[in-house]
Amino acid sequence: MNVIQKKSRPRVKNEEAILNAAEEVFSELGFAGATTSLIAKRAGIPKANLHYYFPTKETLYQAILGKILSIWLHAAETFDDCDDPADALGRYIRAKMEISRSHPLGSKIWAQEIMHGAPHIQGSLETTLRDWTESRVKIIQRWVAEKKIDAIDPHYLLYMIWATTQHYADFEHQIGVLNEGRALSDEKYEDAMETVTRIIVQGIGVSGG
Amino acid sequence: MNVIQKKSRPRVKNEEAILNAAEEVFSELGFAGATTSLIAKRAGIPKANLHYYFPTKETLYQAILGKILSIWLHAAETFDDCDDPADALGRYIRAKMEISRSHPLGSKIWAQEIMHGAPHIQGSLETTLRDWTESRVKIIQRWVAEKKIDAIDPHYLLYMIWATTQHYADFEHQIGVLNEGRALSDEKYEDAMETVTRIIVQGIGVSGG
DNA sequence: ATTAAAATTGACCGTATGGTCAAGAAATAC
DNA sequence: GTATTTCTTGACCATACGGTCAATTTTAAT
Repeated sequence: MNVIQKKSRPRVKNEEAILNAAEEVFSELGFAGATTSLIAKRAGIPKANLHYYFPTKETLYQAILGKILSIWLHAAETFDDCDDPADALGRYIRAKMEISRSHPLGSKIWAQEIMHGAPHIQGSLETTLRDWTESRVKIIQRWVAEKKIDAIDPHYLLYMIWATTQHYADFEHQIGVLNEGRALSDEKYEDAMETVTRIIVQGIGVSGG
Repeated sequence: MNVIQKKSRPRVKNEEAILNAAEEVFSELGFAGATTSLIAKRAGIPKANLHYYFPTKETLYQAILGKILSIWLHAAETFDDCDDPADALGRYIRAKMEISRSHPLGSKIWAQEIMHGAPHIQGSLETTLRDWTESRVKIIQRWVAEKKIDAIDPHYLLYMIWATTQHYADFEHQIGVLNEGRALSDEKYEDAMETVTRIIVQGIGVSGG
């Protein structure tokens, strides 16, 4: 192991351990409730050592938000400028559902940040999110003009997709409670993905296929 | 004013002021981030006076959760055992959307509580939510059996309704950013309600109407 | 008017938190 | 081998928090 690094520079390894621990703790307790000493403990290092890599709790939180944003942007690319609405939406919904499955903690942190009024991601999010949304709104509007889907305001469709897909991450606990106390199996999760996709695609009256 | 109360017993008035302030602060900062002194300040009373009415922060938080639950249960009744799926779902979606509009703070607090693993509402939620959900699942399953809607697992439909309607409360801020920095007007909100209802009703293949 | 109960409030306390620091240990460079 | 940089860590500090308390005022009961 550690074949890539020639020498034992602990920076990469420690930063990763800290970021992983921080993602857990921030998602469980929120920004205010998270303590640097708990994060350090879960990362297996003393608190002072954590502050050597991340001077303040804010710095660490920003690093986490950055990681989450990059994942989110990667999924956003799957919504390409494709002729077929069913295809484009299907791919996008699946990508978002897979992120909810693989990175639920990040989704929760993001959701909390938005709920608190996005105090830590001022303009950066606003510009990025706004630009992305506007470009996708235009694509959907074109579909409407070409009568490929029903006449709807694209915003409400996007909100529905975001809300539904992220629900499987953010409300993981509640879904587990309603599933006999267990997390959804892979089979059930696949079912959920297909059902969500079908309802939305059929719901906006996609004609061609 | 104060025509009902014969004498000026400050209990009711103060508890109300405290609960309103607490709802604000808890939704903005989360349970851990909220401070009793900030809540007291917003309620216009000294901190020690707040602790006279609510001995601990936990007590106050529980009171808020109770208020939210009762509102939620009230809306839940609108999902009655009706023959017509479009009618029943339409009423339920509208009721939930109206709660998101009128009580966004409560929805945010609730969402955060779930995201953190529901540490403050152990079994009470689980039983109430589970019972309600099971009874509604059966209704939807009957619709499926009677071929009034497509064959779907009712859980995924319910999750979609919850996610979408609550998104308008929980992600209020983000929606505002994408709406030229302003909150949705009443007209747009009405549009959103209709669009959401239409996509879902059409999405599950409701036949009769 | 007197008594009892309800309500108010400034001052206070123990604890926990974010963050610092200095002293030293490891690792690298020369 | 020596100098230099990177890394580690226990001890420490100022601040802020949840909650208490006793003294006082206000209101209700008789």
